[in-house]
Amino acid sequence: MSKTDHLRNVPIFTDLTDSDLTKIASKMVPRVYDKGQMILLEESMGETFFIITQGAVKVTRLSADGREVILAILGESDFFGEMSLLDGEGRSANIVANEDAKVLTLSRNDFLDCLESYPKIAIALLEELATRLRKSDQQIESLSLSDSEHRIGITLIRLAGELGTIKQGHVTVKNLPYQQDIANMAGTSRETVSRTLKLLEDKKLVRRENRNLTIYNYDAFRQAFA
Amino acid sequence: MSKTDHLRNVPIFTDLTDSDLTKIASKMVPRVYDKGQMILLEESMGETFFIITQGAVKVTRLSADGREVILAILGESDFFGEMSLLDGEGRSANIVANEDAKVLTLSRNDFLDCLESYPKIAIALLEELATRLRKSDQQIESLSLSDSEHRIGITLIRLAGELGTIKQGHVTVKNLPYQQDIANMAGTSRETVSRTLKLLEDKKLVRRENRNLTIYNYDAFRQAFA
DNA sequence: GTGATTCTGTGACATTGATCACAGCTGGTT
DNA sequence: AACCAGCTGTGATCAATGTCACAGAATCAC
Repeated sequence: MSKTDHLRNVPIFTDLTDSDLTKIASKMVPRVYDKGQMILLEESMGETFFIITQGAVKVTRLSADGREVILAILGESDFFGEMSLLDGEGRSANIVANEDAKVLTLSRNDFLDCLESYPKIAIALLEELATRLRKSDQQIESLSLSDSEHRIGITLIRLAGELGTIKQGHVTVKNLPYQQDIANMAGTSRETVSRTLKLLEDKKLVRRENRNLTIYNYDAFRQAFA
Repeated sequence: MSKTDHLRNVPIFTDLTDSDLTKIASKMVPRVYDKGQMILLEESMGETFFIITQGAVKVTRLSADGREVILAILGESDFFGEMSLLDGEGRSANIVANEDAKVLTLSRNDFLDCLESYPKIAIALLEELATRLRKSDQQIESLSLSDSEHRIGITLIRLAGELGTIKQGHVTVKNLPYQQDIANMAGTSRETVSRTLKLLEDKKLVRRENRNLTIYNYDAFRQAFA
């Protein structure tokens, strides 16, 4: 798949013509990362915009004593790095390749030029940020008000939305993240995730086999936890 | 103060000329709310953009059983209502007047016209949303990783930033919100806030008198908690 | 295939902080 | 001034869940 084809799938670029896409694509530089490799460090200044063309990354923050919060897991056609470019602050999160990953990068100046030249990109980006902000607000609510079972349920819903495939009402997440990662997304401990997954299985809400998890009735599940 | 004067103070409008500001101001409709009055309901569709010209509002989410999370407290020159306008989803938060408040409102169409006509507004808005997203991410981190004392400390820092005045290294927040509201911001209980404020006072980190709270050494305080 | 590494399940225990209960304040109203 | 409503302080209790410890399972590397 060509660079231009990749760009076409990215929400913020969908309104552009082919020739505009090609122009932008010509400025993008591809890069490759191995699983586990750090793509961005918390301390460095933000100078680059990234689009994922293959694989997945996790967006994290680390506490002083090394504990990790996972803010998001991003996959193909998702993008990151825009925050520092927009508000000029340093990076506030780390990005790590969660699997082997390929990305396209755009320099600060080229990115800002895009925004100036194509107001539609700016508006689409506003839309995307609004959606992310909404998700963050939900996350804040659930961390503040829900018990661990509900937070884990909500986390499974997030994972289903990002990584799952729907088939006649039930969703399957292939290659479920490790329990430690689920714990870091849900704001709980690895052991609690282990016990809760078993609990949900006992309640016949989900099924696990190998590294896959199936939510039997997605709508009902969302009803119950969101 | 005229409508135009109010707009000049709003970050997303600062780059505009006076004549542009006047044009926008002419489309804005003023409204007044009493303390405690609901400005926006969670369920209604988002159709209006608001700028606060006087007073303060709180942005909340409510759980099914009536418990409240306070996502933000906004004051003069802050704005809200943009999220639904941008991504077309319904409201995800409630807005309540925290004191008697005056606002200017802009209809959906006029707001979207502004974005199209003045790309600078769109870019300034991107900047603002990026900043808010950053704050939300910090909040998620602290809810996930910090104990109640730290979360309350961080909440005091937020309040100091929004409502406080700095004088030679120490910050005073006049008219500190009620402990219940601080609890709803910090994701903890009212009683824990009461005990923790006393603890911080015993540690000589803050002083309280009347409804005011002073953080003795703001930089050190931030160092310790953020 | 074998061993090493990493992930997962599970019991026991310790601890934080929510909840309940109620007394003491404070500030606004008549 | 006296009252009332709503805010605040504080003790007692207890459940949820973090932490520790370790065994068993799965996966990876050679």
